[in-house]
Amino acid sequence: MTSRVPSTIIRFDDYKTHFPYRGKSLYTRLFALHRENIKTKKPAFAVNNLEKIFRATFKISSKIGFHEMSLRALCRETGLSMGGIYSCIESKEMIAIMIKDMVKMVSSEIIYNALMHNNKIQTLETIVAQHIFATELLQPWFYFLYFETRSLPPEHQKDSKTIELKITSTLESILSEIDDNRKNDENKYRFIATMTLAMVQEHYLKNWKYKDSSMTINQTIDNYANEILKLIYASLNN
Amino acid sequence: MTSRVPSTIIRFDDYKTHFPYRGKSLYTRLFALHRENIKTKKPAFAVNNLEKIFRATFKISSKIGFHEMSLRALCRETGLSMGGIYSCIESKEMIAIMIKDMVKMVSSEIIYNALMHNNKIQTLETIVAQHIFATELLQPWFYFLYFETRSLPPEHQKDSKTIELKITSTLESILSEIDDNRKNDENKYRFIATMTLAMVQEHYLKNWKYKDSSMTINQTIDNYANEILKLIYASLNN
DNA sequence: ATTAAATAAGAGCGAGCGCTCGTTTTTAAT
DNA sequence: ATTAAAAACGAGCGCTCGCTCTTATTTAAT
Repeated sequence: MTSRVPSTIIRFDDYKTHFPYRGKSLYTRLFALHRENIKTKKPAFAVNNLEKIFRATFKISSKIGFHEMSLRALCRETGLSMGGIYSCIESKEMIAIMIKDMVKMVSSEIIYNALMHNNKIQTLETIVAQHIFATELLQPWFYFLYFETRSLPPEHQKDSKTIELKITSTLESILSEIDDNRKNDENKYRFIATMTLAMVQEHYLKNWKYKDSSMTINQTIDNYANEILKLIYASLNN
Repeated sequence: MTSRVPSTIIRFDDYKTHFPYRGKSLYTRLFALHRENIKTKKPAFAVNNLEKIFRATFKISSKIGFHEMSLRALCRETGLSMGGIYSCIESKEMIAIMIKDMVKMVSSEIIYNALMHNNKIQTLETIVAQHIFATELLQPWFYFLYFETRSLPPEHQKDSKTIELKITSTLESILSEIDDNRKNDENKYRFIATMTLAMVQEHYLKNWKYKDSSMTINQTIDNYANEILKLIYASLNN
């Protein structure tokens, strides 16, 4: 495998239009997953308020942290009252758990679908590119989970770490399958897999860098995915 | 510049023995920097208690976050009373600011010293390797600042971001100086500089991976620095 | 042994927290 | 227009928070 060029199977715009976790339908899914713990009966009301609650949670807690976000501030930001909020959620803590579960669902789906490909190169490139795309489309969700994992109850913390481990271990085994460079060993594959995830995370954690055009000259998200894939191939070839 | 091999100027063990921010002397420096705001007059008492306070802060807030750490929990962990703690610090908030200032000092020193080298390759490798070494030796400090920057007062938040920006912009300009690959442009140098920092951060943020020998087979810290430098050179050469 | 200064202790303060619950308002089927 | 169910309201509860302040103890110079 000499100096491979990424084939960039999927482009961001295509992925975006077919992405099922957007706008109202995202919160409809969220309601469906937790309806038994939500007092509000009518979906239309619940979905609408869940959207308000989660948007506000992301807005406030990205600045000051989830724990520092008071429910009074959440009332102010959503325009709802205490009672209104508590008829759509079980507890403050549950907001964080719901976010974790959504991130887990999206990540698992990407890996599951990518593994359907017969071509392993395509699997690799799909996992990397789609992860970057999904974390862009759901940036507040992924960002939140990264910074707030520690404020989850222990079993959910563990679950959150498992998401990350699943991605790197999948990447690691695919890298070992597609590589034929005799100089590389399992250490190398693990290293590259770990660095790949770190680079994906860089993008959604330091979001401000990539939104601010003075920081990045002409960096599209397709470009970002492509550069990471090039880095992976360059590293395999030493 | 074809397929350069990192010269690994400094090794971790050497760096460690000459590192001036260790053990008691670290807290002696901390006291010297803030003595005017510390009520405790005698250095011996203050230094001793500062060590207890910061060790406890790292222990507690790495698990649950700084804001969630109550001063009562800090009393329990340090073995000091409320009064004992408040005669060594100005306020809870000031603990976080002191940590930021210490990280800033160490980071600046590394860059300043590295730029003394005439050989730019050596400057690059010194910045990367020494950053990895310093963040290993002061892991709780760097980890804390990454996760708690948002809970700092605005001006100190800004200051914290400046530390990161200073590192990447220095790396970026050195990369452009040492590279002679005509295919590369300023975008590429910025990308590599950014990814380099992301990979350094990976190491001190996911510390548990590298302490747990089942996760990393035979990965020393010298090794880690070397692999990152190899990745940088591989990426420059496409 | 005396004494004055420094340090440590921890009860107490007011503010603010997550959450509940009695009540009012809105919704929509009749 | 009526009515009952659902949704929204927000004052208030019990509690914990960061921090202060008085008191007790330790230190060390005489």
